[in-house]
Amino acid sequence: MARILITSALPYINGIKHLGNLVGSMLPADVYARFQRQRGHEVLYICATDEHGTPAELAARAAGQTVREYCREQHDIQKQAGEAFGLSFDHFGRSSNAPNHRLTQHFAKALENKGLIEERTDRQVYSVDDMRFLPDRYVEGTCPHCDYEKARGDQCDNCGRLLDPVDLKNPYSAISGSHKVELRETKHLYLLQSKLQDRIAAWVEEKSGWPLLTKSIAQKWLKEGLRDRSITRDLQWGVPVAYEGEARPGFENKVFYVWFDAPIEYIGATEEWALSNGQDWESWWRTDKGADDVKYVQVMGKDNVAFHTVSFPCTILGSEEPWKTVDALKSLNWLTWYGGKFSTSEQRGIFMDQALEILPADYWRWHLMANAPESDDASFTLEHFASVVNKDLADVLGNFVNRITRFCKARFGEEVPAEGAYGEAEKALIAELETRAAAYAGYLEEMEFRKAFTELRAIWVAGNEYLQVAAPWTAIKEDRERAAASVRCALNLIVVFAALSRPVIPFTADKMFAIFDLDPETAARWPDDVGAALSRFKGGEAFALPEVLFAKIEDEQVEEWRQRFKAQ
RNA sequence: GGCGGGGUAGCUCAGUUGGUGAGAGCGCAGGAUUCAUAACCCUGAGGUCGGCGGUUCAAAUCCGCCCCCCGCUACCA
Repeated sequence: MARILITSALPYINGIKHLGNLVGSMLPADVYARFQRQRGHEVLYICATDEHGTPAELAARAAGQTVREYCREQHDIQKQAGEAFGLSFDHFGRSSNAPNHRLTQHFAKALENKGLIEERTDRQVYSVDDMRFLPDRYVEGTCPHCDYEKARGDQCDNCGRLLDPVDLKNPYSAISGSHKVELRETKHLYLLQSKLQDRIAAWVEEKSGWPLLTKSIAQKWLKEGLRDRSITRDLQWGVPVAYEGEARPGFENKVFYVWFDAPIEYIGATEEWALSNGQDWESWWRTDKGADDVKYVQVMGKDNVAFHTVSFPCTILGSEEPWKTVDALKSLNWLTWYGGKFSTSEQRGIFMDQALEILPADYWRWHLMANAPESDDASFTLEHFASVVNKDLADVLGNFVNRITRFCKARFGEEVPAEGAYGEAEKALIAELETRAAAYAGYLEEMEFRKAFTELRAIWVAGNEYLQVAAPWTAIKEDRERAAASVRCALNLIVVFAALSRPVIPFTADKMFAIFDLDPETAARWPDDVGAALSRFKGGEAFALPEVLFAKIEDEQVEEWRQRFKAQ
């Protein structure tokens, strides 16, 4: 039994997440966590809301709430949405909680002790009316190159050039529109990443198992050379720049930069979990306290890779303390909404709560994972979604369960028939399933999700093919024992399908177990020996005819949703 | 602009240490079947592998140039 620590990129606090966010980190991590639990491993799956930073403060202001209230409310909403989607977090924490404050301040101190922190004075744009410093992108003005009037301080959307907010003509605050903006000096702490270049490069080099996307992004940053990075901000909401309750002189009104504290919350959330469950968090994170044998897996969208392969490792390795670092890093591309962007700020696409108003979680989980954006961005369309759900879930899996349970009830009654023995057809089925189940498990182990679920679908198809060959509805006319044996095999198959499918469609898998009144937790143990699993029921076990597992999506529904979600 | 990822059948995607007639699912056409959610099963049609040029006996795969989509570019997260 292995110990596996899994974290998915922390969803930002400003509103409920859309399907793109879901499939970009939390859902694949959940599928992997569920798979490894079923295999009997000790899994700890940790996530949390990422609550600090300028967007959170602005969103709170827009909502007419204090940032504290806003974050508490939004955290609860996201937590609830995650549960409704079946995300099996062992803990869903908050980056604003006490353990993260303590740990963030601890890391800053440790880095300073190693000579990796320096105070520097910056000049930044300050908005007098907003009473705050403005990050580059919150300063707008006229582009000095193309005269576009709504250029952002970091980049002009019209001509695409990178800008410095100081160069904008007629600058104003994007928050209030006020033109009373000026340059002011402000002091910040810098993390001297340049000193860590070689250590990070060597660490990345030894990570042979990272996928192409992950590794090339890391190497690109290293190739350009790590630059020192400011890790504090002039904001109210965040981790105070303090240590053991003492504010750092000159930093009384500053907090750590959200990107400094957010990854530390992986550890912080583990401590939150430990505190509320009477567990030990250090055995998961400190290699001197038992974390040496932990396999640590991170899952995230491609935009996050640099922070996890370079920035966060700077924090961890720079401390020179025995922290656990990431082993496997799964990165995904974007899911797009009809080829365009899902957008939280513009409310474009389908969001987690809306999705569940329409259909149960498993419909979404299957489609998203079977078509996960692994090699490239993938387009989500309602039409494709409906087609995948109808074909894979309703026709192939759902119909298999329906047809055999109904047939059995009609001809043998509501219990598994005991007569007859398995023959050539069953032998061939078992051989195919053993091959496919092994391939499937291998792909899940590698987190190659599309390939895994192509294989799982083929496993379901094999069930239908078997029925076609065994044809108990024909056999029963002259050989009742033969028919009974194949019905028994097919009913056993339902349980095997449920176990294999549970990582991705847990709610449905449990319905399948319920047909036979099985306890999901024990019945879902991974069927390493398919042949043995197909002999679980010997005959005489009662079952209950199930409801249809998946309703088909009708064209009218697709049309209605197209209207509701403004599909192009 | 720089760096990285991607461009393969109508759609969504596999396939690149160069080499057995380029694959899967969906969709489409035909067949078989009737246990089942007009479901399942079988067969078939369909592609100048983004473009041009090069290396090679041989290129989707290697090299060069170009076009298109996406990400990052360190003060959004």
